[in-house]
Amino acid sequence: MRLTAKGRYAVTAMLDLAVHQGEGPISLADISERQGISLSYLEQLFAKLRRNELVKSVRGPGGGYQLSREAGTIYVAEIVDSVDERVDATRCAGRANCHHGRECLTHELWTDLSEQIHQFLNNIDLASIIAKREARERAARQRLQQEDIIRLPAKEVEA
Amino acid sequence: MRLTAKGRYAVTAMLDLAVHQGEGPISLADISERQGISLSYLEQLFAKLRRNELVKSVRGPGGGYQLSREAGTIYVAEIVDSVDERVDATRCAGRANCHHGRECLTHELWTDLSEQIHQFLNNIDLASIIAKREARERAARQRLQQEDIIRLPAKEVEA
DNA sequence: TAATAACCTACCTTTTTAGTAGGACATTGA
DNA sequence: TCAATGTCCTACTAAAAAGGTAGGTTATTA
Repeated sequence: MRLTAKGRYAVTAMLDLAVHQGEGPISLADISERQGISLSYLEQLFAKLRRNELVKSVRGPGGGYQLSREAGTIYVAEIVDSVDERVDATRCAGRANCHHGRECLTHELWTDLSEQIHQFLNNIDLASIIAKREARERAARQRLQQEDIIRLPAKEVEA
Repeated sequence: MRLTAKGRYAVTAMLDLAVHQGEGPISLADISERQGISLSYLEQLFAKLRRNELVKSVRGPGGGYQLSREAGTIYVAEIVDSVDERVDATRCAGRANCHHGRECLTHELWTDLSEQIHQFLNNIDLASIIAKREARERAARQRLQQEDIIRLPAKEVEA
């Protein structure tokens, strides 16, 4: 698993699409402006996202991109994997100084951990990221209201 | 949260120390050979790990590095943070085209997710990575034995 | 006092990141 | 039909990061 700025841009852009879901195709120019990512760079990222069938495109004026599936069925791991195509694998594989057994042990430990991280990110979908935030905001608003009520028992609570 | 080969090397090296815990100081030359990481590169990584007090060093012949704490109290997130010192933050912060509210939304969503990943990695300690693997190996061995018993009911089970 | 190994700094090569430039193609609306 | 708007595609490039070299100094041990 790799997790760089590239993956962050891709996830951010996909979240932008998810938030504006239902407003028709969203142009990359819009995302570029909203998220502060260069248009050409976005084009390159979306070429990969499209090849991996995470988004679908509409050409021509009024065109743009949309999620190809429900936000609730698109997982962060897919997005990151799409743009960050993995290459490396373990360095030692087939190396002379890396014998069977003990020597390789920690390499395998790392790949195990890497798999854990991947599974973790494969359980987080776009909709739940948005929902989690909304839930927290709601809670914060209520807490704030609660405090106002306690402090100003006779007054109306303001927005 | 960043997760690159650099962090992987650091975690791998720390796991190597954890596995060889109790055998006295481990030299970087040993780790270099076992894990296939260049000595000088390890030196640079360990300078950071030492500054972050994750390892302690012993100089001179027979010297090397040891974990500065129990493997069960050293978390993956600490290791990654030590070598990958974070810089970026959100790109938009303070940008003209990024107004309060809607525009910033997905940026914040990303930082939320980033925080989730960080917390996840902050719950995985070196000892548990090793333990998890041992448990799985034990299970695999038993499964194998089970099959042997079924297939060869009269024979002794071989290693 | 020689060997060992941490510790430190400067430098270098390669790869990746992020962005530019310049276009072709598809679609829409005037 | 044609101009505008957008995707789509390729090649190039500047800057940063990754990964590694080189050449030391210092502490410790046998």
